[in-house]
Amino acid sequence: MIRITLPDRSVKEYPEGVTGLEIAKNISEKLAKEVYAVSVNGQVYDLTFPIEKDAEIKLYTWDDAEGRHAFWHSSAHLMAEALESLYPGIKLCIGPSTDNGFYYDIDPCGHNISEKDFPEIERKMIELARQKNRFIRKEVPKEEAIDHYRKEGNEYKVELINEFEDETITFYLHGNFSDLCRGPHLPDTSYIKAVRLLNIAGAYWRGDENRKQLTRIYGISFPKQKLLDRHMEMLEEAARRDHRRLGKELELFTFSRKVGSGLPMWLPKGARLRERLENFLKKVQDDYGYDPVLSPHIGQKELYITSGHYEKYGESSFRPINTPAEGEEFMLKPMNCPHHCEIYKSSPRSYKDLPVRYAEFGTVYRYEQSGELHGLTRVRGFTQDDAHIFCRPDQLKEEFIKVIDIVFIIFNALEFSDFEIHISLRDKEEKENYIGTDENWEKAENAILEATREKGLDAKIVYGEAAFYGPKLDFMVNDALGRKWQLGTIQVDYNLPERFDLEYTGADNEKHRPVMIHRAPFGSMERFVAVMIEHTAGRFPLWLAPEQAVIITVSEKFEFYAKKVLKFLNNYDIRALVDNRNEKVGRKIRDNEMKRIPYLLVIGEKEAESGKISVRRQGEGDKGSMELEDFAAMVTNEVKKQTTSTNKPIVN
RNA sequence: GCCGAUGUAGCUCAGUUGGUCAGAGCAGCUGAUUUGUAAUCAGCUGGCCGGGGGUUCGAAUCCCUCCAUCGGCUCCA
Repeated sequence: MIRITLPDRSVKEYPEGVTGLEIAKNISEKLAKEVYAVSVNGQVYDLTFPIEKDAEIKLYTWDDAEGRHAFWHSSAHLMAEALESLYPGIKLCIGPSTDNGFYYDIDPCGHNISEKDFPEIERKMIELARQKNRFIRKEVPKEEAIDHYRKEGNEYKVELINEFEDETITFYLHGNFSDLCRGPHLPDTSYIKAVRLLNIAGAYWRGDENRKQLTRIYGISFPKQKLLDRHMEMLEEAARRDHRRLGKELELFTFSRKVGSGLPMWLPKGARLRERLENFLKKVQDDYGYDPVLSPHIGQKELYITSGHYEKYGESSFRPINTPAEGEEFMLKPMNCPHHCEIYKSSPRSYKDLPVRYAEFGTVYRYEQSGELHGLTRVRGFTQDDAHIFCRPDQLKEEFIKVIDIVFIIFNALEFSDFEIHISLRDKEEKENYIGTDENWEKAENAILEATREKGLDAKIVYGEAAFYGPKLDFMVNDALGRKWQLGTIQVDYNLPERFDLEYTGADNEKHRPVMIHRAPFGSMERFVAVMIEHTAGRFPLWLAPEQAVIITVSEKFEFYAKKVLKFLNNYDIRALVDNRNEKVGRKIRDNEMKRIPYLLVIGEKEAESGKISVRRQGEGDKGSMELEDFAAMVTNEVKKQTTSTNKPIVN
């Protein structure tokens, strides 16, 4: 007998070779039906894996990522089986599960598979799933595995196996299908009850654009049809929140083919909204001792050669602009930091002057490949809420922490809670991608690690994500459709100060090199607003809403009173307008609700006589009548609460 | 940039195999109605069917080519 410890620390005895599935059955029949994988001493296995020794185990169901991964990974195999049967001769490449389903990359070898074929593939998958074929794990010597795929003519799998260190390769079989795979998998195919293929796209073999482009099919599957239905509803809701759609509906921004792709233009409502965000940050920056600077949109090529941007991105950026007579070469500025370095150099600096904090809402232009452009989140011209802090090495950590505080002031004010923090370090295997000495990189990376530790941030270290001149602390959020976007970023940089030969005179009367922090709490105004739109589904907090109130007249007869109310609200800086269209009240309420106006003020005979207003809060319905003064006070307070940052720092 | 899909009024979309196929709803305009908490009624105006080229007696529809958008891949200072 062996002793099995469950997550609740309870211990049970089972015969040697007991499986996860048997343990689940022993606990309850219901659990046995819902469990998909098991971990034994931290390692995830098939439910049919025999456990030979005392172990700690955990059973995974749909509610666990591990359970879903096993489910989806098995679904990927099922899809591959369906594809092989429908399109004989295709070659399988790789087919993993993801956090959101699964995909399989295949070389179609002449077959033409398109979305139109999805229903047929789905049908086939369900048909195969119902055969209830068991997933069987099989270990094969490396040579035999290579031989198998050589015979099959699948050079992709041969390449994969050749790179494995292990001498034994595992396969999973079910029915007549077999695939190179580590597992784990479901006990059998019948668990998969509902399948939906989502999209089809090209994907390079091993993510290398110089290699063959394969066909990737994405799908998702569920143990119940109901769960699939719910998932599809969720995707529809996400599509409704899509900032590209809402941006158009709410008249926030627009694109023009004639102006050029990837070049957003802000409509009045969007521009005002962006201004509010900018002013909010400016206020915070004033509190934190930042000084504004302004720099031009272009700079000499030489500037970017000095900064290193030219060497790194010159080839793939917008072509330089030449002056006709002198032949000078200018580049559209892709970053504000080189300009800010030159501003720093404009006068000699003493250690007493530091830190110097230069802030600018700087508009930059970057060439993005056409296939990359995406609404406001990936554009060719955008405005960074940029600032550069030049400080002494002994001030670095404190300054870095203050920047983290600013990021949180903003996230708090905007009720952003769903974000991840990445510590983006360099990939030491590929040092050629970065400038600067190992020593400086070590210092910069340690500064970030220390600061995040000190702030107790839950951050994930990601290697290879650093900027070419320094490591970063990045704040990432998910959009409505689950795509990840980088918002705020804080970067430590020892390299640009060196390249620009920045100096300050120390207490010892010697020249010293300052350290630089690059930071942008919003990241880019465009991307931030996009994420705001999706995050709030267009229902902005009151202080940001383009219109805070719309006055709805019960009939055109009450326009005189509506104008009076409007004037009153305007005196309190409440953004309001009058809807005096020749429509019924119900219609006006509906239209303005759809425009996501926070407060609707209905006025008719009663209100005109009593000098009150009837207040309706968005999404909450009728709130009854109110005195004008009370409403104004309520709105003013709400705005104040949203925009007041509680922890004001004392600077220098 | 690569793979695939899409492109018809301001918006959302119909338009079977090429031949009254240039349509609908919403928006807009005009009029009637003067309205009490999520769509009042009627009429009218909107389109070089993304651009260019071709096939054909005839193209929104078929072919080529640009452009843009969408979903991915690669990239992202």
